[in-house]
Amino acid sequence: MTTATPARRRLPRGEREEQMLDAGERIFGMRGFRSASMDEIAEASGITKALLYQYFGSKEGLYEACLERGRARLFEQLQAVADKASSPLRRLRAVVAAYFDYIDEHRGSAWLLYADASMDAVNEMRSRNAEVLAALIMRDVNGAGGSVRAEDVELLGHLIVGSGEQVARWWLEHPELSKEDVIARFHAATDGAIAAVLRG
Amino acid sequence: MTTATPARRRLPRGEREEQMLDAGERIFGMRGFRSASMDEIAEASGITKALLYQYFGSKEGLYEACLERGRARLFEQLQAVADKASSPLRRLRAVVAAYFDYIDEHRGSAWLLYADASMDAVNEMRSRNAEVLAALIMRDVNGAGGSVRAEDVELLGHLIVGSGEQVARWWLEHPELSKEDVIARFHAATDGAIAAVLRG
Amino acid sequence: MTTATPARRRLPRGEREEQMLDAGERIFGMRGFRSASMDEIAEASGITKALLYQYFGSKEGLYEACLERGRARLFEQLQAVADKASSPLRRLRAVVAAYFDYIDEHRGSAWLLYADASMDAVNEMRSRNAEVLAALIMRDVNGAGGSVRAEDVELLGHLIVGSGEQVARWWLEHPELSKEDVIARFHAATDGAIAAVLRG
Amino acid sequence: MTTATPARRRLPRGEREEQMLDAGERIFGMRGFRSASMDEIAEASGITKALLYQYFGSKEGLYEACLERGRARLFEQLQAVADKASSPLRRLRAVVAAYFDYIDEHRGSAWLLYADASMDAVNEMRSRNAEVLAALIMRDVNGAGGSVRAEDVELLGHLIVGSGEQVARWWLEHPELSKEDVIARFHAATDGAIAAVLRG
DNA sequence: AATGAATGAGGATTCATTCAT
DNA sequence: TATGAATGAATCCTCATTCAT
Repeated sequence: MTTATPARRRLPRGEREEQMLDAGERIFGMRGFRSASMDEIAEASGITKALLYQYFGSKEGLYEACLERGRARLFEQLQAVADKASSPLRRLRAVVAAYFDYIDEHRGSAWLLYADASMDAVNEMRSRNAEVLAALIMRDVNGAGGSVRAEDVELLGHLIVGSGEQVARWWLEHPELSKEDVIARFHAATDGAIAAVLRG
Repeated sequence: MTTATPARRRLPRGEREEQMLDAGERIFGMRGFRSASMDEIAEASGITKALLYQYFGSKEGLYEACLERGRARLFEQLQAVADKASSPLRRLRAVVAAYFDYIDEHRGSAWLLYADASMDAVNEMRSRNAEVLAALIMRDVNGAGGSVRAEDVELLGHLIVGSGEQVARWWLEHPELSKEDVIARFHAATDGAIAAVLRG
Repeated sequence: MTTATPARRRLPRGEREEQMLDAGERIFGMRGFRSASMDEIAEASGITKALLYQYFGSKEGLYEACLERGRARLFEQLQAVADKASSPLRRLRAVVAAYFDYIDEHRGSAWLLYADASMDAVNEMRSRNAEVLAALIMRDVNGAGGSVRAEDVELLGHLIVGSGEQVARWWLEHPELSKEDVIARFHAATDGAIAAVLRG
Repeated sequence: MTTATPARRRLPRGEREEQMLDAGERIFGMRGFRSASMDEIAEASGITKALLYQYFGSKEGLYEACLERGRARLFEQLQAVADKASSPLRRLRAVVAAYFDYIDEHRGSAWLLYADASMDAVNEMRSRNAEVLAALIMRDVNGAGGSVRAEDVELLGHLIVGSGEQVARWWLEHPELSKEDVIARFHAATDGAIAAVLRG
């Protein structure tokens, strides 16, 4: 008679966290940061708001945790692909392809990659992503014996992040376009842009 | 002293509207859509909330009006520049340069170009911009006697919109970079990307 | 160029008033007193709110004017019928029949007869109606040489008003019931009730 | 002095609900649905508006809950009386008497019986009440071996509801009239009406 | 670990009403 | 007679957050 409550009680921390992050991802994705309510997220997680606060401290905290988990998920994939690349030249291409694969597979939570532009957390993520790409390019160039100005590469990083985001957004709204085609065009564009900028 | 009352009474509709849009642009820019409050905007406009609603119907309505006025302002400039271009080949370059000029001159209201990603109005604006750019490219190509697939050009439109947005965002946070340098790199990148995509 | 405004300008007072009352009747009927807005009524009248205030002073004023016009319309009909009745005994029957006729013909504005119970104006109207009915009964009884207690007759007035209202409301929602049947039953009930009460 | 804080904290749901309904009944009764404000009701309940919404969802929700509790209270009494009636013939009389007793005892919250006519909830309540009365009459008639048309009985239900409401309203404004007298007249009227209608 | 009760602050929106023209 | 600009005061409702248990 004492512990006869629902059954969803007493989960280990890790599992509960995943539940909450799943719910957060879904609701934030549907509504955006400000429009999403902790109430709705709590309900979707099957727990009470109070627990949400115990785990993540604040709405912002939860949002960042969702964002970070999403980003980690993507970058693990990208990293794996990059590491497997046989030649430095193919690395970027592989990464770009993997990026679109990810978008394709996670259409529902793609928002994680380019959510509320007004939130600092998102812009920070964009910058980190740009830096990762810049490093990749840099490595390739250096590997090829060349040398470039750091800011050129940085600009390219941001350029690719921005264009990838918008092209992906466009593609998501045009599901009739084949992924291969989009990727091929994007490869070409990226290669062209990089070559042109590095050339000087 | 009798008629010295703030003088804010009885303005013709057009003028009042302008005041409100100015305030809206400022406040929405500082806080983002959801965080901005109609109260604050009204105060900044020097009138009451009620009038704001009489003129724009809703917060969304006001936001869209701000967005649209900003967009119009930019595109008038771009259009003027494009029309003046001596050769089709220089048109896009001129437009890109004008874009960065605009960003530079309107640092305060640059948010209009890449505001709350979650708002439909913003994504629609992005698409319209992409289409304008695509049309520009298309005209150049056709003018040069070439021929291309519509979706290639469309992809390029989105690619440029996305990269321009992110590169501008990055540049705004790095004021030490000279505008000319950024523009030159962006030109190179854009040219490279376009050439590469159209080639293949 | 000077007086080129729409055309709806400068109507004689009477006509304008009718327009406004028509609109008021319609909107108050649809929304109820508090939910109806002067804005909507003004728009429906084809004029500005300010004019509404010039004519009726306040929302309450307008409401009462609508109510009163509606009541007058009904009672004119009832009076005419009552006056034509050949014998005192038939007077009430004729009035009841005329009441249901009115309801039938004015289904759209029947609310005027039993609107917002919470408004004083409505309860006052009910009482006036009850008194009119009581007087009618009294006249019949006296005409027939009988004599009764005033409060008995008054109670009967209210009883008939209340039952007429609710039966009419019910009938409006059951249009499949023939008016003749409803009237016949109501006659019977009324006669039965009156006879029983007067008997003692 | 430490725990002396209003003591209003941490009540079990049931108790709090009761408090809120009491306050709602009082305020809605004084002001009518639209004029009553949730703020005032919250204050009268000794809690915050937010809790009111947590418990009842909306102003309408609270209103309906008040209405329903009032109706339940009355009908429990009526039911008890009806069940105790020794003969079917006395049932209706007992119920009518109990109705006026209730009005008398709850003068303060009598509005529950004839509140804002414009609200759907109120008209629904009226219909339910009419049906209960119709069932009562039907049972008596059948019990007596008679047989009648369903719609005649239904009409009688509505007729009694409407007349009871208006007569009660009238009586509340004439406290000098003895309850017994009013009831006696109402009995007579009701009996007369029923007999007349059923007769044909 | 988890809950249910409770709040304070604010936010969008609506409205009756006035006044200068 | 008729308008359009303008307001002040409410009103409903939502939310992030806390706390006792």
